Amino acid sequence: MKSSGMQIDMHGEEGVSMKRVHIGDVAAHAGVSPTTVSHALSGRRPVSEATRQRILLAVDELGYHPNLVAKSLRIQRTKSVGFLVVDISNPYYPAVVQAVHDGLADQGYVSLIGITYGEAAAEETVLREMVARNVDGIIIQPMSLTPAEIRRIVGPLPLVLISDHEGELHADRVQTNDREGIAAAVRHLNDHGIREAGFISGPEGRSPGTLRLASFRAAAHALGITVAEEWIEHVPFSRAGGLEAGRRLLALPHRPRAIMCANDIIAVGLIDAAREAGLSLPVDLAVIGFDDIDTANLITPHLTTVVNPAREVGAACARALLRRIERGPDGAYTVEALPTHLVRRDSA
Amino acid sequence: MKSSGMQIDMHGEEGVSMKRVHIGDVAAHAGVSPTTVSHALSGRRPVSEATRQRILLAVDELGYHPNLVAKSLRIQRTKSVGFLVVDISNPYYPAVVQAVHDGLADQGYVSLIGITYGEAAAEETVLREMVARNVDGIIIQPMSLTPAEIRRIVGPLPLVLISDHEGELHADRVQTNDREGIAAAVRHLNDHGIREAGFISGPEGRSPGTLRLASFRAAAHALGITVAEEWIEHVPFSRAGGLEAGRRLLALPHRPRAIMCANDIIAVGLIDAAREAGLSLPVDLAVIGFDDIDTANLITPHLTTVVNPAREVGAACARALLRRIERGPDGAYTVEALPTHLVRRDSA
DNA sequence: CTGAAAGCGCTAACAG
DNA sequence: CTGTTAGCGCTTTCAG
Repeated sequence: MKSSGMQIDMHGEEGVSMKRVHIGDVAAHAGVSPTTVSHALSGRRPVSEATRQRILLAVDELGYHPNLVAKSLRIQRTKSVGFLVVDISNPYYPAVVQAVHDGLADQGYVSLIGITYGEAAAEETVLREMVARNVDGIIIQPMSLTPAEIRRIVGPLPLVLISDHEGELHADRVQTNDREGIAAAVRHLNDHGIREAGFISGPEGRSPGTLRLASFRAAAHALGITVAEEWIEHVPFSRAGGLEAGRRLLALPHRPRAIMCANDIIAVGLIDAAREAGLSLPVDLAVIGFDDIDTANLITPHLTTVVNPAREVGAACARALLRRIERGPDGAYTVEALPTHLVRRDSA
Repeated sequence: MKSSGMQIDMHGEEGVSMKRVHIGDVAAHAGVSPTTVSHALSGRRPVSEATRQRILLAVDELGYHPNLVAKSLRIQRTKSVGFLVVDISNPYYPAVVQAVHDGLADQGYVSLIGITYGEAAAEETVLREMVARNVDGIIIQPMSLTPAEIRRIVGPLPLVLISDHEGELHADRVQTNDREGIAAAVRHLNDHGIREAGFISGPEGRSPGTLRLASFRAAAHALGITVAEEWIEHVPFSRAGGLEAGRRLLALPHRPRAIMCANDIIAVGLIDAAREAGLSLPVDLAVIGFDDIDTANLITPHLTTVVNPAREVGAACARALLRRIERGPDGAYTVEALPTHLVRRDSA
């Protein structure tokens, strides 16, 4: 694994066996002090053009790249952010991740990714991990922890919550106006003469499913659509969860004409169950999802669903976090609400 | 934003406004030296049970969490790894990401994620970024850079390549035996009496598409199946790419009876094109994908495809990287090859 | 325009 | 069993 047999240090290609070069090496090579190298590179203090050139040359010859860990310790900023995602196997999230990543990478930030699976314990340990690593900010969609608990863990750190808010904010927020999309969905059902509808929600507790269910109930109530208690299910946000709930619901002696799901993945499971039961959609059963994942228009029947603007959510999170990092902890917390809307396809 | 009005430092709940507590604070509080605190916490040197208890208490009371940046600078390890993913919007990758993340998080590593979009410039800058941040290792699926170029950039760092190898290894590798899955796919076509087949590959160059195309050609040749040059397309790994290539292929005066695609996303685009052209699958056209993304069995017709074991790939990468981190740079490079196989569904 | 020295928060010799 | 000291690699006073 040796390359060329040059006799002394710091020559030739930067090979596998070379030691990492430090600012002191560059300084020595250019015949100046580390201080001057630092300033030549940062531009935070004037340096004579001649020495600047010598330094740049040395940097190049030696292949110097500053050690960001040392820099971070010194300047007390890491140019990194923690992004806690619930479940990356749900196609909704990668879209958010990508948008967050792109928005942050532009500004030189790197993303530390944590997966929480919506569990309180994981949320807490990952948050602490991020804090311990001195990230400059954190983005999280809380599924178990309350905003207050999260704020207590992260201290004064810039924090963006992907979450609807009830009561105190505790952090900047990005949220989607799920209610309007769901109201449109219920109106759509009503327009088709459907008077009885069920809902498959996510796990009980503080998941977005709970709020979506509430919105659904309210919209149905407003239109006089019946939502029997036995038509409500709580399952994990997974295809398996949707299948399981779907089986139960469809086996009911009196089952609803339509079922809305708290997300598309659950809806896919429900469609599996409908197929098992030999039902044909949307005639025997109308199904509406939530999120509009990329594949929603690939499945059969094409899924009627509420568009949850993943990329916009991610971009808004990135913007909000950068703003907070720049402005410091003292300004008032902001809330950005993104619209949702129904897209009519073939399942309802 | 102030909470309770306690008169002096380090009391009460750890609130938003509290300064971060350092090892020295704990030491003072417990009446010992920082060294002892460090050792009490790490266990790397015996500490009397009495002082240990006092320290633990102090840690608890003050809410001490060590500053990992400072620790990293000192011990020269960050317990972080860089994971460079090509395109997280392709559902194949999140599955890999998740497996990598889980395999690494278990051992206390955090993942810095970079998205390269397969571009050489992005690959290089992200790699340098990771190196500058002193990650303990890097996992990358190279799309533009050669293994040698990557090795030159990362120096002696533990490195795992998701990539088939031709010639020198330059790093530990995880690869999939695409050839066997593709051979099975071609046999499947042959069994159905198909004698003419095309292939939609990824971008020209060093993408996995190129190797898959070569395997396809070889397998077809072995069975006497015709693969005309005009039936070969190179497009981006996207649904749009598949659609575009599909339109061209299906508009040909003499088009093939079957088309295999370098990945499932392209196949989805091809199916879009087939639908546009009013063809019914698999009778008028047989389509085979590659990857078996989660949604492959959701689309209509259910996609016949080659299973690319995303989770196993991710898990293998994590294992290989951890092994290399532990064993140091000197052992021989390893190659782990994972099998692929055909799953027959409805599109071919 | 440039350098010396201090210090970010931690760990690990080296002493006792 | 415990403490003192040095130093990871960088930036930034402070002093020329």
